[in-house]
Amino acid sequence: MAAQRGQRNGVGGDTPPAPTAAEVTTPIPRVAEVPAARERARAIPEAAVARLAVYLRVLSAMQEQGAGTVSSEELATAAGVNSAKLRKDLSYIGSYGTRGVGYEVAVLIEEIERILGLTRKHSVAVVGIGNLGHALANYGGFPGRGFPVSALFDVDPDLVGVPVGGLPVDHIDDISRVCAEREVSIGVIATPPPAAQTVCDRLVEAGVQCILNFAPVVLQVPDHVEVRKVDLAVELQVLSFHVARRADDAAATNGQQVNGMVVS
Amino acid sequence: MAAQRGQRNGVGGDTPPAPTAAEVTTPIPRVAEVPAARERARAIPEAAVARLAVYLRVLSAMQEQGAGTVSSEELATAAGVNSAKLRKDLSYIGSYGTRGVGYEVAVLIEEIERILGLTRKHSVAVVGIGNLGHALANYGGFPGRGFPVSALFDVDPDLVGVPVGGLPVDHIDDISRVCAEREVSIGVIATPPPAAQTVCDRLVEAGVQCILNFAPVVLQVPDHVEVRKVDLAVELQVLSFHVARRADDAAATNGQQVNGMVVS
DNA sequence: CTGACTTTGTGCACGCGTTCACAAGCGGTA
DNA sequence: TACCGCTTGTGAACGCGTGCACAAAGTCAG
Repeated sequence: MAAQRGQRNGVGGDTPPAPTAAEVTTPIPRVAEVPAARERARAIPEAAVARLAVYLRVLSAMQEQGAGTVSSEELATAAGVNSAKLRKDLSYIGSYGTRGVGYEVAVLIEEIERILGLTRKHSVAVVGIGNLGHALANYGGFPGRGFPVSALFDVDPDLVGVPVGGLPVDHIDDISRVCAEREVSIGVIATPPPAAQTVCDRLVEAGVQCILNFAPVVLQVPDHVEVRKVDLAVELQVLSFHVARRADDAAATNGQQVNGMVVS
Repeated sequence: MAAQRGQRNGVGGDTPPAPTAAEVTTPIPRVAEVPAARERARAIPEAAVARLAVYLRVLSAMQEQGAGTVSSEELATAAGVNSAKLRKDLSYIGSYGTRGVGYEVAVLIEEIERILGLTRKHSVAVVGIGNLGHALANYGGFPGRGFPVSALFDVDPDLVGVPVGGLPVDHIDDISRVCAEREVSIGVIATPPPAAQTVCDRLVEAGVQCILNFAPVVLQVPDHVEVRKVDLAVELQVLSFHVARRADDAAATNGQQVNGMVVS
């Protein structure tokens, strides 16, 4: 039963274990030192972390346009959330706004980057240089920079040594050595489904603790490894569900009387 | 059963005083037959829908291996969730299990496919034939079949007419006509960020009601359009957050702070 | 037919995340 | 300095999803 240690997905992920030890709600001014920041970081809901990344992108765009400050309302609209949620999210990382004015763009960018750990570079390894692997390797420094692709792997001997996106492919058997040498901290699995679990195990063995999985497979990993999943099939099927639901609604509204629709 | 209670009649939230198990049939009989399925479908939480897609994949694999029935425990383990959640999820679509035995694989597959709307084919259009667009077009029938890629679009005139994955690229100006002709129901945006909103608007104008967005942009769409987002940058940054958190933890437990923040 | 065993289906409670609403705080103005 | 309007930060309530635990319901052996 301890076998399952679910993956987190952007949308339907499992609820994290939630240590519950952090009681951040104390109005008492903390005299504590650094742990405050760490405790605070731990307490940020996963969903909020994902949104912080979005805020960061919006803020960067605003900064390029020369904006000095933003109100929560502006930023929220640009990020597609409501302002209350935005302020709550920002409150998780601290109080960097000025009441009556708003937030200083530069400050906010800096703080979010700090919390997200973007001050450090995170080397990425892509495993499986097929269609998707190619696309990922060619992304060039990966989106948003700070995530240099520094290793590519495949099983195909014909592919080994061939440069893809300016980086030569290594054989998967060298994964452990290469990952250690180049200090890879994030592994991206873009292999066919059957190979995914094996690749995952090898990555873990190589010391990689964060994995982004594109293969439509439920990966089994130790507790200390973080997995996020991007599953095209699931995304499409969820959309399909909505198409179907919508079609049903339309059929019902057009043809027959609908249950809850009409307030008679 | 309980699923029917989720009717959205004006004032929501008031849970009826829990009728005894005997009288759960026919809550408010107005149009007895079809609405049940539709109402039930509407009541399924989004997270559960995503998981149903995962169950479906696992079930298909099991069927190929000749399995006739599964228990909730087996299926749950294979899908990476706990059995209670799995049964709850399945209960949203009806009661297709046999107590003391389990679920018939074939039946479950059929029912999930029905709920997800996979009995119909959903034509997919991919807009933006860059690295990612290529990869998507070459996926070949798209993952899990039932989602044929039937249109490709790009702005680049040099690309128009060139076959990618066996399908010639159309110019984006023809999007409305082509989408209508080929009855596209799902649009996939794989363009650079600046083009995404425009492309989105055109897709919506062309009658596409479901969009899968790979561009790191918050799309503005009318209420009746469903958008799902796949954001690599966000995924990586969330992983980065966990790396950082983990590093902080390690540093703290070891002894001293490594991070260059304000330490007192 | 009866009784023991297995597995489903679900009522219920708990906890997390979202939303609301307002006090606190800051800048501008007279 | 005192006041006013604006925006942040957050306590508290709400709602939803998750997990638990058990009754209902079926199978199988004798």
